[in-house]
Order: sequence, then structure tokens, then C-alpha cells
Amino acid sequence: MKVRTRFAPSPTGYMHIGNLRTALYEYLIAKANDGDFLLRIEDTDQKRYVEGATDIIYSTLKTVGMDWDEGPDIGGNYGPYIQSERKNIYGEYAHKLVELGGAHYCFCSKDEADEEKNEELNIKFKDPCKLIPLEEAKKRIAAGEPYVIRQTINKKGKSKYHDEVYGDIEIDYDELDEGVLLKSDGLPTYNFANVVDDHLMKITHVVRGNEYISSTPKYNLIYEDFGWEHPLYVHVPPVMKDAQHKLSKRNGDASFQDLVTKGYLPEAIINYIALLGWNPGTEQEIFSLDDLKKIFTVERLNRSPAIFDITKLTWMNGCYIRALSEEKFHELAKPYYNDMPSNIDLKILSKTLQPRVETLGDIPNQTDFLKSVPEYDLELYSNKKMKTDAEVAKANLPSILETLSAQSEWTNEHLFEILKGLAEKMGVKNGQILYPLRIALSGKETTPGGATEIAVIIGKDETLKRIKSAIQKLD
RNA sequence: GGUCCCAUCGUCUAAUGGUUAGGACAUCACCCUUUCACGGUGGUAAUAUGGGUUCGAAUCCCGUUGGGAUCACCA
Repeated sequence: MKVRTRFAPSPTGYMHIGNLRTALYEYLIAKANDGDFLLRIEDTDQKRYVEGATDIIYSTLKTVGMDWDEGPDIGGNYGPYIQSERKNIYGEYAHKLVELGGAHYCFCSKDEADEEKNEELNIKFKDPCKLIPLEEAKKRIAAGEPYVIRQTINKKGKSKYHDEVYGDIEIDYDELDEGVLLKSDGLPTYNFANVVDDHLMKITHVVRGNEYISSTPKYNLIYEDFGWEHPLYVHVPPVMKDAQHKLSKRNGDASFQDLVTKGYLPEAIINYIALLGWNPGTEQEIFSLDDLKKIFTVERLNRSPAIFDITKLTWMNGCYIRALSEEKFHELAKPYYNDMPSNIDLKILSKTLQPRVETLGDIPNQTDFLKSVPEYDLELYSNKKMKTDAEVAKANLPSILETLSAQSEWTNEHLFEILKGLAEKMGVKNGQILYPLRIALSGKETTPGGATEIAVIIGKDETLKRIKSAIQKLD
């Protein structure tokens, strides 16, 4: 049987990392087995619907390269793929389930149901409507009385099922709630829609958060009542913000889009989250999506929650940035070169920046001094190792200015040789020339590149200008 | 509270009864070096806890502790 998985988000806002990871695992299970990955939009709760949310889902999946084989936009043999468009299907199956004895009509209001149960005393809602004869219930419905369809659970004893990650799960039928399957607005709840759709769409592996572990027996009951075979279950642990809290939209935790905006590469994000809860069993850590497709197995999925560690993602992102071609990096870096002086050769700048940034978002901070030298303290000229300070700078900068003025070949290699020669001639250490020069040109303690590299980037005119003003400042 | 799930360095994880408990990030030191990075070398750092089973336990069993999930006309 062909493996088929589905990503079934509800369009309630942006894509958070946990969500994306679930989608990734679903995608990988399908693709590792030469199967189909489908996209289904679960929008049965109109109250929570957020405009534009489906577009974010589409664009995110496309950006990371997780192409779906069937979905709302491209169709397929099992559509429609938007649940609100499947209303009639659910209605039909829900009434059928009532006939089969797996559900019943309920006329209680939500408040009545809430009143009857008591969480502290652990009293569950016992639906009095269960006792209404089916014929009478149908008459009331025909008379226009509002109703919902609730699951009927009469079984006793232990419900058992196997989860591909957590192993055998056993839950007492008494623990199960007779939840609403079809709401009074005629739309199904997740509890019902996921079963009907997963069956109709021939889903073989249901991958979802482990918060569904304890409600899965309810779904299995529905599968049984219909005489359907249930899918394989792959429950995955949550992605956490810290030891206590899940990563969540509500707390404004980083979404995929936020990370991209901060200068993280989609490939790095995918690589990192794949490893949050899964490992290949080898010591390799860098994987493209195509690599993952080849080696992913559910057996190596983890059971315990994983904390999202931005520091490690940042490191990994740095690896991806360094692996980029010069051209590609330059292209990605360009948007971050806002109001850069026009005389600057951005290609050379990109080349020096590439090994020095871990995210593209680092670029503005690293390059701000190119526009103008920031205010700095003369203490900056002090460096023990280089045996230099403001006095040394004051003494050497004029000769540096004179030497550089005379140069026409404005390349890193040439300037470096010339300045080394100058140091030798003056009988001082290289650092006593280069360090003060770098400070004079940048006004910063750390810079992307050494003195001559910066000189080349800002150009000869600007270099001489900055040395002059540094000399003034030292006086 | 009932039920279910989880528990190895700070973090992500490897080790499916026999390892000096391995790797990666972070951190520290050193090397490289015109700063900073990159790169290289090395260090610090973990089996929550108490019992059992076994010649032998991170690994199997039970208890304890800690954490999480669930108990919606949300998914």
C-alpha cells in the first residue's frame, strides 16, 4: 500500500516551528517511502479563522521545498481538501454513525453539559440524551430543535493501540469523553473530521502532537464502528521554549517567518528542526531536505520534548552561510546593505563578511561604521598584545597617511606589503601600524576584516580622510 | 484531582545488559593571525532518586520526585 501522509493545519495565524516540524516529519515519512504528502486545511472553527493564514501555510511549505502532491490549490482524487467544503460529507457520515450506534443526537445546551460535570469530583458529563429513543430524537430534529451529534461510548475495559513512537498505549474506556462530533452549526469537530478525512483520503500514517495520545482511542472507536481500518499512529513530542513551556504562537515565540526575517536560511531552519526530536544514528549533522528524504525513519524519532535552542540554530545557519557560493551570499546579503556609501564595492564587502556572519541579520551591525566613524574613546587604541595605545597611534598615523597617499595600487595584498615595509623602516611592530590604522578607519573594537581590508572597502579617498580626522582627534 | 506520557553534560542527542558513558552547540584554554571571525588542538560538564532482577544496569521491573499532556459545540 502506498504511504500517504497529510499536513492538516488550521488557518489560525502564522506557522510556528513545532507546526513546521510536524509537517516536515509527515513529508519525510511520505517521501522516504516514495509516498504522497497531502495538504488539508482544517477550518471547521470559523471563530478562529484568520484571514491570510492559508497563504502563509502555502508560502512556508514552498519556501522550504516541501511540495505537496494533493491539496486545495492543486486538487487531487480525494478532494475537496478544505474541510469547510466537505460539510455535507461529514453530515452524512455522522448520521450514519448514529444509525450504527456509535453516536447519538443530543439536545443539551453547552451550559447544561458544563453544569453537570464537576472536575474536582471528577464527575464526567453523562448525557441524558443517550436515553432518548432514536425515533423520538428524529421527530424533535424534524420539528426544528437544535441538536449536536455526540459520540456514544458504551464499551468497558481497556482500549489498546500501538503508537510508532510511544509503543503500546492503554487507556480505560471510562476515561473517554462522549464528545461532540457534529456541532449545532452542522460542521464537525476535529474529533470527527480527522477520522472521516483520514479514512476517505487513504492516509496511512497519522502524524500529530502527542497531546492526542489520550484521545486516540476515541477515534479508533469511530473507525471500528464504521468498519474501517485505522491508520498507523506517529505521535511526536512537543517543541519547547523552555523546560516548562511549549513554543507557542500566543507567547509570540519565533515563527518560521520571523526567523527568515532575522536572516536565517530556510535550509538551515529545516536542518535544525529535523534534528529536534529525531537523529540519524550517525554523527552527521548537516542535511539537506533531499538527504533527509533518503535516510529518515520513524524508528529514530524521540519520545521526549526538545527545547528549541536558537544558539545552535545560529551556529548551523553560520555553516550554511559559509557553504554558500560568493555570488549567492552576495545576492542574499544585498538587501541588508541599506544606505551604504555609494563608493563601496559591495562585492568585496560581501566576501569579507561571509565567514564572519552567522545570520544575515548580523550584517547591519557589522557594517555600520562604513557609513561614518562612530564616536569612540581613545582607549580603543590601547591593545596590550599589539603593544599599542593612543600615543603610538599619534606617533605613527602621520607616516601611515603619507605612505598611503602615495599608493595607486589599492588592493589588500599591496597595501599590506607596503605597511609591513613601513613598520620595518620605522623599527616598530606590524601591529603598531596596523592596529591604530584599523581603529582610525573604523572606530570599532572589532571589525569585519583587518586594517588594509577595510581601507580597500572604503576606498582611498575615504581612507585618507579618516586618517586625517583621527590625527586631529588624537591632538 | 483521575488518566496518559516523559526523564543521559546548560542545550540537542548517541550508547537497545558488558564503552574510560560518545558526538554537536554553548563555555574555557591554547594555536593560527594586521582586529574580529573562520580553522585547528585540548579542557570543564550528564545517566533525577530509592529499591529490586542480574556475574554485570543509563539500559529491564517497582516505588519516589520532578516535568508535561488531557478531561471544549479548539484543533
